[in-house]
Amino acid sequence: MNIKSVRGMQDLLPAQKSLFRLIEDISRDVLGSYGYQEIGLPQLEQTQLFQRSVGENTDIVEKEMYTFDDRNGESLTLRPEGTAGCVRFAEENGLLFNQVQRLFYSGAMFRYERPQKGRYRQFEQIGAECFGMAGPDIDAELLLMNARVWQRLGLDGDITLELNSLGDAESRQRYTAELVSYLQTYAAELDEDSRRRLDSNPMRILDSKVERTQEILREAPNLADFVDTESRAHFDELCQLLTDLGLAYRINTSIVRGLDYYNRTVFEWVTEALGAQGTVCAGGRYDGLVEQLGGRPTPGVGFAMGLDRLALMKAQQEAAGPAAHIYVVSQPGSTRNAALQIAEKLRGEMPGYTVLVHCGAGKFKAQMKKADASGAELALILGEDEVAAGTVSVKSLRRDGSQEQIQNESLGAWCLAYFDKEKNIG
RNA sequence: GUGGGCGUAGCUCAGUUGGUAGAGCUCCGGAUUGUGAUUCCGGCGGUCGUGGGUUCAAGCCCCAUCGUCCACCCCA
Repeated sequence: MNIKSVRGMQDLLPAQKSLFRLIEDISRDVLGSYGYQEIGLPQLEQTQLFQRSVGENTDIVEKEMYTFDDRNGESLTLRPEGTAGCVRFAEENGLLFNQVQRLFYSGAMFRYERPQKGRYRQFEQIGAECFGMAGPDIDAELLLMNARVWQRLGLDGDITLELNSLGDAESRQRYTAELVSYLQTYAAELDEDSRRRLDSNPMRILDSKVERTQEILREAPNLADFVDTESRAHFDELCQLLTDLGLAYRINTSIVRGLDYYNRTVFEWVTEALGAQGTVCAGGRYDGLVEQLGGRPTPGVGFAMGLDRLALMKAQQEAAGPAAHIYVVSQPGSTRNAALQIAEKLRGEMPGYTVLVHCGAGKFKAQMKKADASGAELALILGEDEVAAGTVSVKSLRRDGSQEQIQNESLGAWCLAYFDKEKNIG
């Protein structure tokens, strides 16, 4: 076949898909336990929504959006992130007036970037947004919730929290002006990217990895000195809360986030395990965004976690587990029929267990080999003798290789008892 | 968008100074009857990413293109 998948789009094999499922299930469970409610957001929005929220001069809007005109000539964009759409959703559905909301959503985002490990043009996120709460307590709760997800996933040892505060819009403006005037005196020595950003997005220069640029930045004005006193207090209180609650963090003043709507608290959960794409979850506060999009002033905080990257971490940690519990071996053409019937009956009696019936040709030897490879605990053998006697031969593949004949009627109960015993041993 | 590495059986890879391809694993079959994970034997399986070019001859050289990986960039 000469038709291939589109660049940057991923095919998920069963082993990968099951990791995504695991991460989603755990996240839903944890977020639910904090009172977050799931909503469904469209993948397509008006282009304006992102231009006005994410920021005209950000890379996302400038060169990474999948934007096109529909048949009516309206400019639409496949969402490159979730927050803007969620704000639009909340406002449009009347969820913001005099209310407090804890919402979450999951699904695909699209950005036209150069694909790399942990970076795809279509990627899966779970995002959460809180509206109507201005204090640091909700910030802390959000981070605690993240930490609980990592812990449930068994990834908490490899993910660390980095925190910063951007201050309010005004302090940001003052700081940006100072930063630009300082850097302008060194303009000739800056790398090309940084020079370009002097006009477009000066704060991002702080993130530069170019050595000379970093040297120049060492003497540059410090964002923390410009943060207004209220924001300062907000941040101090958040840090105190996290300390009291036992959540470890590192303050990293170079975290500025690439989207324009952030203010005050910003954070990233990062890992060393994935190379250059080390941010596994990130977010922050965006108290001005709702108003900016035309709503009443409403504070907001949120985050997005990248499922693709978490799945990558999880995949490195362990190979996919066994698929089947029971494998049914039978004679094609003679006892296959009985095998299918017994499997049906078992699935009714043993919800949650996987019963795999060997289909197609194959001698008993070959079928037993498949049974072993399937990871099943038990092989059920249905030959002509068993069918004639109304029994099934049950062989334990993992424990001792013992085998016994069980009456059809008591098979379900026998298997359940077997797995119960297994659980107690293991 | 920029720079670099890679692209040979389903998978992991080898392939010497250019002479039209090999190993391990997997899969299938066999080593006495209806029974797996060890061992032994045999077998299936490749337009050497794709398209051009150089050459008597290219998996090996050149160009282009696509994909992938790494870094930059960006970000989840």
